[in-house]
Amino acid sequence: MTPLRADAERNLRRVLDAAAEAFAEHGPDVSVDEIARRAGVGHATVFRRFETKDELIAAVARQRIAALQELAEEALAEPDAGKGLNTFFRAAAELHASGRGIYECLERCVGMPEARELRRAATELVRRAQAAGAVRTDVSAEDVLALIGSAINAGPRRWSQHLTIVLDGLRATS
Amino acid sequence: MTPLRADAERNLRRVLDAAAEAFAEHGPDVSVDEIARRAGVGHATVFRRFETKDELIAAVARQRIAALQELAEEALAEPDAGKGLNTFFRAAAELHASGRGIYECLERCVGMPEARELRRAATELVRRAQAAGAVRTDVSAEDVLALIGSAINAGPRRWSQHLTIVLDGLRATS
DNA sequence: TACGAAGTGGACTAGCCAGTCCGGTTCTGG
DNA sequence: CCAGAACCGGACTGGCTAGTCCACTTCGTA
Repeated sequence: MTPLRADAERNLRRVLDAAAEAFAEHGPDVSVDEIARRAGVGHATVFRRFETKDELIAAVARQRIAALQELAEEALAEPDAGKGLNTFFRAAAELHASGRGIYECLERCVGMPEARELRRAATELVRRAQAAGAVRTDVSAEDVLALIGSAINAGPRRWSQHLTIVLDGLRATS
Repeated sequence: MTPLRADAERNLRRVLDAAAEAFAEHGPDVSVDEIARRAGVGHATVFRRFETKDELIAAVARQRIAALQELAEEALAEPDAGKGLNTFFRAAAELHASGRGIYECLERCVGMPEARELRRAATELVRRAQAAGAVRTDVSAEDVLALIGSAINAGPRRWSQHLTIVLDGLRATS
């Protein structure tokens, strides 16, 4: 694939930025027209770079997944597993809070290899926290991820407290 | 308003049942055509009883709210406040698990007087549990409701455990 | 049973959205 | 600076959905 022309490159960036912003605000159901409008571009231009709207959603989701993957790697490098788990999810929550619509985009991309890779890393993070005694062992890693994921879904200035509470619940051995 | 003719009454029931079922399965975005098809009725018949689709959604939501309200009243009658809270949310979760699409319908109806009344009852339930020492007091009732609400959103055979964990977290005083 | 009111549903409208096409514009390499 | 390839976006298509209309059917009553 030959490199894009300078103007095409510029427009591609604008489209991706506009899409990320629009999806964050309104979820994956915003119209392509709205995204093109924000990007200052005709909507045909969007479809030239992305064959379908789903591919655009996937592209935006991939950006977010890459960021999360990096955070997960960092957390895995942390020697204290409990601390690593906490750090990762707090950072993820901060990303999440900056526009919850992206989450719905991610949900549509659970099958992507990148997403599965991220899931693998997150699962490992939980497994290590359990081995270190920071998380009760009578729940599956999947359950832990689901629980934390939903705590993170709280309002913009609530997720921190909610996360704390859920992590407390996960530490308890009732 | 004069009473409905027998056939109209029958069709109204069918429409409401079909709508509740369809909304539960697919959320409030299922088409009116699909609902009419399930009810074995032309879609114009739906619009004769409900001026807009939103009114149909509201009608279904009201049924669910009424059921929850009844559960809340029962829980408020329970002398042990912590137990009442637990019982109410377990029952609510069971309702919820039988079709999560209804939840999205409820979200669109938070402004309805019935919904506010239910919210009032649920808030009181939390307040009493806090007064009885069953729930930590450093979180608002609204936070508690949001937290439990998201725990309930877990998969069909997970919510029970998730609810337990969140309630553990809410009991802890970290 | 017969008649009018109430009810019905297929066909229609209007608006929105993803995706396509093509005549005109802009970039880039020689 | 010029030729032509790459790119652009307004206009178009087709499909889907909420909501309307009206010729026909069904129900309740006297």
